[in-house]
Amino acid sequence: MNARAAEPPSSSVAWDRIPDRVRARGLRWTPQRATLVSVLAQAEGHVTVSQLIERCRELEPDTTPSTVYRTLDVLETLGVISHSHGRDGRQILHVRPARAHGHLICSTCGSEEDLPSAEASTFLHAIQRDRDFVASLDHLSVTGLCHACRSSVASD
Amino acid sequence: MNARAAEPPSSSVAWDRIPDRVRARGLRWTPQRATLVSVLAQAEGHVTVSQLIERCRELEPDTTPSTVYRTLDVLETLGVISHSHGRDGRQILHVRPARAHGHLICSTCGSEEDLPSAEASTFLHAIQRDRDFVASLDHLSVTGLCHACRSSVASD
DNA sequence: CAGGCTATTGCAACACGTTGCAGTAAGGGC
DNA sequence: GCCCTTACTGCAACGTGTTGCAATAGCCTG
Repeated sequence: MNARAAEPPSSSVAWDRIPDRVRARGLRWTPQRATLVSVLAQAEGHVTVSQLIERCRELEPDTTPSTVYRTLDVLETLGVISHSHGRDGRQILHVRPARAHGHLICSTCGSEEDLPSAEASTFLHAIQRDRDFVASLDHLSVTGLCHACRSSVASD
Repeated sequence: MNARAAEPPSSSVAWDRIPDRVRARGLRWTPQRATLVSVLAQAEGHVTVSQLIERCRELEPDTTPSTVYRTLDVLETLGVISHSHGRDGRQILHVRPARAHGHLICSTCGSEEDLPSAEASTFLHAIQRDRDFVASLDHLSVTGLCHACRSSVASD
């Protein structure tokens, strides 16, 4: 994966302006990118890359994974999407996030819960102040034990 | 990757007692596991799995990746090691962590910095209190922009 | 110390993600 | 509308990590 120096994600995405924003960077607007963006425009919240590829293939059976990954890099650079990593390290894409948020991921059952901005902001600001490190909330995944799994471990 | 319900990592590892701890769980102590543990015993701090496999092969050329991954699962269950994920989702193993700690990972240059317990504990305790979710500091990776990369982005 | 149960191994196959390369095509300039 | 530059595509190959399966080998019991 490339390093993606993302712009801050906008709170809602103007999908129809993406072609121009791509071109404005000297990049090119291609049918493959149009397919992916049309799929993303219908997705809400969290998607995995394999789901995206699947849906792209419904529209365009020749869709190639590497092209999708490369286009996702471009879109992340534009701030249209962001990604974090699930407990197994796989990408979780955040599409058109209503609000930036992180994730709580249970290492036992794999369940995911959103972590709203408010609950992390003090922490992330302290890191910025003390360590001069600007953390990305969208990329933040906190791994641990959810309530349900903790109860069942305790009763073992 | 399997879910690994880890014991809290001990602050220092008694490597010579690992065989008995493994057997105490009804698991078996094998030459392959001995090789891996002897490699881990000489590792400090952070290692990647491919580094481990490489070093194991120096001692035992027949070392198989899947066996290493499976043994790492066992050792993580024992709390001997823990792991988090780098910016590309690859595993970062924490061997014999002197103190539990998280990581700050720069999404642009890939540099890593330790995040001491003290700076995250308020945050993690709040999550536990408010959401009944017991977070694992060792697994916490905060992605963002380090000081150096932020400066260079700003000057673009 | 022989026998049996079963955890473990090694292999092959798979899924995810990245990268190098040769050919294609977007889109700006004329 | 044509040409030219070069971004992009598709492919193949690779690295990381997981999983199913048959064969092997710990370790417990008698």
